[in-house]
Amino acid sequence: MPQMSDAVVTRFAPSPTGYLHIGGARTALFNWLYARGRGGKFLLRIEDTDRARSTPEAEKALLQGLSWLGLDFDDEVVSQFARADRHREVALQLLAEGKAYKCFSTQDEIQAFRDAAKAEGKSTLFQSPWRDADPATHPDAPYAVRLKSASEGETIIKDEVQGEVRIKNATLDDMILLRSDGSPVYMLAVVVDDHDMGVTHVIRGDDHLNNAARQMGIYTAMGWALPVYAHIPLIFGADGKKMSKRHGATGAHEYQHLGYPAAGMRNYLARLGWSHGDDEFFTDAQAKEWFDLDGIGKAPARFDFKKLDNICGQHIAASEDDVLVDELLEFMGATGLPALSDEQKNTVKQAMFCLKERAKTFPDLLDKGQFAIATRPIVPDEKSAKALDTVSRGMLTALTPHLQNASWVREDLEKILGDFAEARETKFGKLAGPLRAALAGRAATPSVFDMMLVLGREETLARLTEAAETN
RNA sequence: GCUCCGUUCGUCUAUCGGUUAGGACGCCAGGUUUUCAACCUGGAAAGACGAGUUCGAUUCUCGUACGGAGUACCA
Repeated sequence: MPQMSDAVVTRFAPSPTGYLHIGGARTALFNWLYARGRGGKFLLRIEDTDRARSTPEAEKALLQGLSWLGLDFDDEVVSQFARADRHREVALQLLAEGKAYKCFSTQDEIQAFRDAAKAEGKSTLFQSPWRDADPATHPDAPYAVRLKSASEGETIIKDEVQGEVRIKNATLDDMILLRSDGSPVYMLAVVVDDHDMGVTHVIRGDDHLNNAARQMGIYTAMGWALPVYAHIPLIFGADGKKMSKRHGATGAHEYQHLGYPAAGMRNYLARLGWSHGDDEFFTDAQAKEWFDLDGIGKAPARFDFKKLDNICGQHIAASEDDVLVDELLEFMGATGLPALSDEQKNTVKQAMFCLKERAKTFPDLLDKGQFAIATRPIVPDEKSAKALDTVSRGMLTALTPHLQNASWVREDLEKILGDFAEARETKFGKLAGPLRAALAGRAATPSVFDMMLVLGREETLARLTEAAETN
């Protein structure tokens, strides 16, 4: 009997400093899948406390990226910056309870200490002399508020992905909660926000694994229940190095512009570093049902465009025609391609059955379906123009009457063209080239019969006649 | 430097002490064919290295190598 307290709450908490990175998109996806598969909530928090680097444009890009990927979140977007007073309040409470203290060491002093320690090859861990100082000795100067964390024993992070990670408390410093200007620090903000938002599962990149030990100190000082942690490995480029521009697309929006279907992206990204037995291709419903933290691998995975292509191709092939047309139009709008006329849309939809089996992306779909979008006159490209020599044009002229009264079904068309070829003592293959050139202006197209069926008798004959007449 | 994490075919992964180490992408060969695809059949391809525990290690422990993260009054 699930209770209110059992409800899963996950969150995605990006900084608005750029576009939605593909790695971040995967982190968001994992959180989304985990919550959605358990009837929980998936929240979005914008970590905009760094005013210098945060921009409204970046926040918008983040939202757009998530929206494209279909990762819908619950409740309002939370701005971390807007909650600074609450963060401060917690720090002050800790200070009042003696779980934090005022540190008057200046940044210069600390830096000097660290430099010296480094030069001597000793630990650069700063231990504030003010930790146990008598308040009577406090100077009248700016101070930072530091958490009085345990200096002995060890902190054990029970991580769903990494297992039990033990970190000696002696290697952790007394982290700063409030800067000397009174502003709360990120580490504090994260903990307070996660707690206040009721986050039960923190699924994030493993670059935060070490931070978890520090953050746990705040939870315990406040007497708050710890969330379940799952630190997932980052994704790398094909060469095993951190994803960067030279690996190709790093932003989620770039994949949209490359024409990958969102469902395929979700499938590929979910499968990257996570597995459910041998399942490779799955629907959102299956992913939500299957996704679990213990299926996440510990090693960073490399991004593989070939496999992305393959998975996306399967998703396109498995999609309904009208859904595909809608997505295709959306893609064209997003990339600034000219809009299609209603007639073109309709023809593309009619053609979808023979296009979707062979396309991996929307541009691919558009390319393969070019014959359905093209309008007369069909201008053959260089390659197909060669198939329209005098002899071929003569052939097309001779063929046209045979199609005039044909019943427009595949079986009959096959027979007519087959017989026609036979009568001319040639093979259908010889006929296919010119037909392709006439119908599509291309050398590589879907099946000649499929094109004829999609185009219909009138349009087919018009294109054939035109091609036969052209010089 | 110190702390922490990781390492199975080229890539993503399965395996939860005993397997001919399985699947998928990619690749190669063959088939189908009307071009390009798609599709079908088959094939090559892996436990980083070294110790230890054990009747038996890919699996458990330790070390080495390599890779990564953290070590801020950044987020």
